[in-house]
Amino acid sequence: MINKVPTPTLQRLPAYLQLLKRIRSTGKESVSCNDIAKEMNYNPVTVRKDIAAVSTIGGRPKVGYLLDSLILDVEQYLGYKDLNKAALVGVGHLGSALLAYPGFTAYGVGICAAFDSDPQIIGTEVAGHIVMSVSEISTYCKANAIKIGIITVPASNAQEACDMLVQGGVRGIWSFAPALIKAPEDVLIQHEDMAIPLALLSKHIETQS
Amino acid sequence: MINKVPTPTLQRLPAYLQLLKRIRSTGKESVSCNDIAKEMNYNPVTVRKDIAAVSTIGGRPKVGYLLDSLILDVEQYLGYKDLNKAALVGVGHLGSALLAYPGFTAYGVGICAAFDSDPQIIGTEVAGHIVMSVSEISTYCKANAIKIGIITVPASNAQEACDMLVQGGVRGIWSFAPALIKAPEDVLIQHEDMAIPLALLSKHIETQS
DNA sequence: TAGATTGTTAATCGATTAACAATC
DNA sequence: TAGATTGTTAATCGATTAACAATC
Repeated sequence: MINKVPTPTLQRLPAYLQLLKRIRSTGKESVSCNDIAKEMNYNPVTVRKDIAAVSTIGGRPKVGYLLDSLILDVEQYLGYKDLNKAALVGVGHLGSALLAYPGFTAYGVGICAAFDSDPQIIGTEVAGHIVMSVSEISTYCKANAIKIGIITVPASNAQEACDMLVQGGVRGIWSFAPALIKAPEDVLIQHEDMAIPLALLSKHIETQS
Repeated sequence: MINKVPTPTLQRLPAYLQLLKRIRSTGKESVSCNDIAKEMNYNPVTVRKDIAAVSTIGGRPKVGYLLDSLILDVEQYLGYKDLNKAALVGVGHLGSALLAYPGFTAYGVGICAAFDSDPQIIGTEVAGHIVMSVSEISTYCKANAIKIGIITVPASNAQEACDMLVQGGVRGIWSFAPALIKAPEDVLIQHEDMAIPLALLSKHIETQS
């Protein structure tokens, strides 16, 4: 286990975890880094370094890494064991879809409140959550130790939503709004910019034809 | 204009574009890379290199870059001028949300067909699209020169959806399924892995407290 | 002219990859 | 033992940043 894990490694870990679980489901008990590398199109050394960064027990020559142990280590490292509470702001199409998605708890994040500014929507139930008014955001977040904010409002309201979440004490924000938002340095902003993958795809198609 | 633009640069371009448009909307006609850098928390040299990579006319000392011209260049480079046709597979919560989102055409991508495997859903109208059966994917894509596939099916069906899209001749795939999917090398797969930003957020929160 | 700004060349930094030793 | 595999050290590669020259 290494102190500072490089961001690229951290970003690959979720995909490793997924693969490891799939391999385990076939009944295997160990896996070599070469197998992982081949499956994911990575260099074997990259895989070995990545695993070395989070694994508590090393691999065994001729055998590889023990699946059970490795899976636990990765989950442990990614923080999938303890749940971070999240609040979602903006119950539109995308917000509703995220609220209805059951998979986030597997990633250590649980959405436990939803907010909107539309009186038509406030008070209605969406995927088991009664939508609250945005005016309650900061009070609610403080009272319930919410650590993550999810922003699914239009670009024009994104900064406002961010400000209220920050005031409520969240430490990280996952934003889907196509807007640059600003927060204090110690609040991490993860901007899900749909334009990026689409740009990469467009470029790829263009250069191929 | 440089031949091969580094991927990191390409990934920053959509954010530049957004900022440039916002600055233009305030009435300004030019912008310096220092302003951009300060606004986005980048190194000014990074900005200058990024812009040099896509700009057709250079900046002017003491003035900066002309906004109108620069915006056009970035849009041109990102391919926002000609529309790539896309087909979406999996009309669940997320799929419906994406279908209803009007913003993709601004990114040069237009969803023009939706497919699902559920007989209950096939034939219904979602956001203006009549949902077709997955069995029609490859025929439809070939006939309509669809170049991009969007996968919003459960993980267990992702590979199947991918295969049908590839058979239909798509050149790139944008997948939201939490699964590793495989395609021929010349088909670019953009995997939108929700687990990655969530992992980064969890890590950040953990290391702070 | 002086100063702001671009543009380029060189230095630095970090991640990936290659080479090889260690081990079961 | 031989061979597969891990683990580590060194080399490479590419992106970022620093230094500086050019220009209006």
